[in-house]
Amino acid sequence: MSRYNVKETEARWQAEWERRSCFTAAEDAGRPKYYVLEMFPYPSGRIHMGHVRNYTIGDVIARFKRAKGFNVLHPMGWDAFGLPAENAALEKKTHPAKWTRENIATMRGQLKTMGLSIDWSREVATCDVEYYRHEQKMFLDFMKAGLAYRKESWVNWDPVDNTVLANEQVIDGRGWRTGALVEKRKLSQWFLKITAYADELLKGLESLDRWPERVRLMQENWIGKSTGVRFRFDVQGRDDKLEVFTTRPDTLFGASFAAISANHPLASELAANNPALAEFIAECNRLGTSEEAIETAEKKGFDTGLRVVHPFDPAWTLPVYVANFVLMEYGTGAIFGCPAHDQRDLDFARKYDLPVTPVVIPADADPAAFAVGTEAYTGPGVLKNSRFLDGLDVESAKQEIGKRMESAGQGERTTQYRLRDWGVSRQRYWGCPIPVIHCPEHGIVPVPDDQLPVVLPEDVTFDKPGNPLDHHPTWKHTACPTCGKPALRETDTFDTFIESSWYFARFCSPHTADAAFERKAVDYWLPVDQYIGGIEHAVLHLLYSRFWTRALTQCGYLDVAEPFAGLFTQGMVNHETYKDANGAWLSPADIVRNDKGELVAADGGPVAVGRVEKMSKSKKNVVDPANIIDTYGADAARLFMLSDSPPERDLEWTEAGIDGAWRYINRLWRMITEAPVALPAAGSPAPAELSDKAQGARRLIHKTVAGVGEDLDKFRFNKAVARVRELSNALAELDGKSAGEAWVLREGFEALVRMVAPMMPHLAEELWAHLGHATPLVEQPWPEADAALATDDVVTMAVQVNGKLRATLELPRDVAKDEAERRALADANVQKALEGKPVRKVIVVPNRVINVVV
RNA sequence: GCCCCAGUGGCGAAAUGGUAGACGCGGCAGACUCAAAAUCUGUUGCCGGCAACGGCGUGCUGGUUCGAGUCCGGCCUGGGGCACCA
Repeated sequence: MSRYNVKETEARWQAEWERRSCFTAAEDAGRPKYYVLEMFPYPSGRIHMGHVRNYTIGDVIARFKRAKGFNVLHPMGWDAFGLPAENAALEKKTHPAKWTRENIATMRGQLKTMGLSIDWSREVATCDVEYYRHEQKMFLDFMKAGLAYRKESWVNWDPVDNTVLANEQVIDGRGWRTGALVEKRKLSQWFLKITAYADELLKGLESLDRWPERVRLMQENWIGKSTGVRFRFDVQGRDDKLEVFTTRPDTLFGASFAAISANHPLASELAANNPALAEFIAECNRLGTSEEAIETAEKKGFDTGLRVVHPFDPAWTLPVYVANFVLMEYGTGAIFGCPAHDQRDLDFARKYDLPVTPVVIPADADPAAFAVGTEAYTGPGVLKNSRFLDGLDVESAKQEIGKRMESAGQGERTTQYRLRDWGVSRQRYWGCPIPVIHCPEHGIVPVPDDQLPVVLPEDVTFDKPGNPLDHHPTWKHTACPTCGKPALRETDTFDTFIESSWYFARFCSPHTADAAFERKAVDYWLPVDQYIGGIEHAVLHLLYSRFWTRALTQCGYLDVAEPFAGLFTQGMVNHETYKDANGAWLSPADIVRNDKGELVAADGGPVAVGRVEKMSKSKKNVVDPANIIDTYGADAARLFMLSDSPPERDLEWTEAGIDGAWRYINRLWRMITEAPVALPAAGSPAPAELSDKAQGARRLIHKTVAGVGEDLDKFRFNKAVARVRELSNALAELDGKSAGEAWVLREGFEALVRMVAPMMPHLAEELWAHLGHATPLVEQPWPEADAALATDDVVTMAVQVNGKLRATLELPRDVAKDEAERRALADANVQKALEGKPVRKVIVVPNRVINVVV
């Protein structure tokens, strides 16, 4: 029995593809283009199973589309700026640039062993000045277009390290390194006006018909368009007013309090003379800036003692609280609370003993008896206890009160978005410098074109906390471009979401020096036809890219409506978790099976098997793809990634699964290289006569070709693999002793090999060569199914009595309904189930089912 | 807390509103072998039955329908996101 030599074979074909430049893409007006892109990796050190899954899926699509005649662009690059590089600098004393570039080199090598059909000549790394210089120019153009502006906003501040913290660096309100209670600080920062495109980004979702519905829904909710009323309360004893926004103006007569954000100007003003309030605000600020922390915290309020006057009753006043759940970023940073019809307001009212007056009565409730207990009523109904609104439904009441406020000049009906402008300033080193200069005289001055790019200096130190750019002895000192006097560079860098907001365009002409990309290249390649990545990017990255594309269009860089015409979001790769006797996490590599078949630690100690969870360093449940590829080869790893689980769902990595993939590879190898008979030459004509068995196998070949093509189009890789296995099982039944069977074996083997090529490209090439072909499979077109052979002329129909299966019948395809009905009623089992009862109705679904209703 | 998604045999899963469990893993039985591994063959949702066959069965619960894993309502559990992780 010959053995398939994976290592030698995979390396040889990878070299051959490279030698032939099989995957180098060029614009070609004569062929339809297809741009396949997987989300580019952050160079964290080594590739992980998530990458293997992502790039396997993308490569299957790229190879499949190439075989279907498309001019495919399939590039790869590195999302190379970011926080981990700076953490590595602190922990391992390596420079972020060195760390990043070494990681890129390692990961590039690892990716190449996967045998991906990537055009490596287009590789980019976003930390290279040749890349990020272009986004400096884009930013300056956005400034000119009014899409970039500065405003004060909050950051997490670690008072011990004197450093700005990312949300993930705040753990339970404390800095991750120092353990100090985090404070919020206000800094002047750059923002991009994504809200200017809120409506367009919302409308554009409708055109994205090849995006998952759930991603469009999440984006829609994120943008959060809502209509409501913005109005002003008079504040008792003061001249100023308190402006609030509400989506439920109809419930205004059920109001029992007003609440403002801890960061509302009024709160700050009152706190100046109220130490208790100041302490409450400080407590709110210790929650950090993340919405999650704020929303999950216990709802608390502080009565300011101020009262606001009800807009429709000068005698009616409401207390004003500072509340920890009111966000300054949304609406006006102030609300009114109607406890009966909002759960959060109700919880708050119960806690502070505020009145709860129902003003909307559900249609089926008794108006006199309707009361609200612990659950707010948020459904439709009729207004009550609401003076001029009484008797109106919720919608009419909203309109009526809006109109009255507008005519009284107290407020106006408006549209509000949840979406906030995109803050892009980061007080960090490892990022693209923001190209502006601060002049004492001229304020903010953009760096002039001829002084671009602003290069990130590499001679920095990490011995002090804070941003090394700020500590650099000379870098920030420069001359004002306007007056030439000493001025300071901005030391903040860009959010790394900026790099990933346009890399797909850079890939179209990655080596253009004087521009971000060539117009004719982006006009040809964009939009990306199929984008593939994790669901975790459903909102931020994808929304920012959609915005950036529009901003680039506005500034004349390109003309594309949407960057990603098709999107596929794959699931995570999970693994069992293990703990030793002391409760410490154990890596799968440290686990063995003892002679009793139990899982034990390498030292023989007991192992507790935990839940299946996302592979993560912290839980040590990681399997290194490099080891897998080294042992089983890239094809086995790829096959396993595609086999069992549908790609959008989470996949559990198991030893048994990779073994199964490995076994199948060897099975295919043996089946074809040790075929039972000499096969007829490739391309010989079909014999005139085929045995029933051979003809049946032939039908299955064509059915499989048709099915696999459809499955790959629809990302049903697991089904495609199942079909391919089914066909190989059937072909294994043929002994090839008759001329007909031998011919069908040749047809079947060739079809099999061509169909598995996108999934297991190395094995497929090797077998294709073995079948006697001189030109590589990568240059072959996708096989075509004979439609006549791919459809059966006999179908199995189910016969039900009252919806219960009682028999199945073999009937000619598309048999007449009355004939099907006659045959069904003639069946003995059906007659038995009818028990002599009269037939009321017979439903015949062609080629599927016959349901007899009694 | 809010938004989104998922839940089917021992396990991964399949199933345009129409035969639930294709394909694979594991198990069991057998072939080959001195033996084992590898490989091959058969079998395998659960309960009852020698069998034919019957009953039950898609997280829980209620509904729509001739017919529901699939559609609708309410729950439970797990996962993703929440604007400075990427």
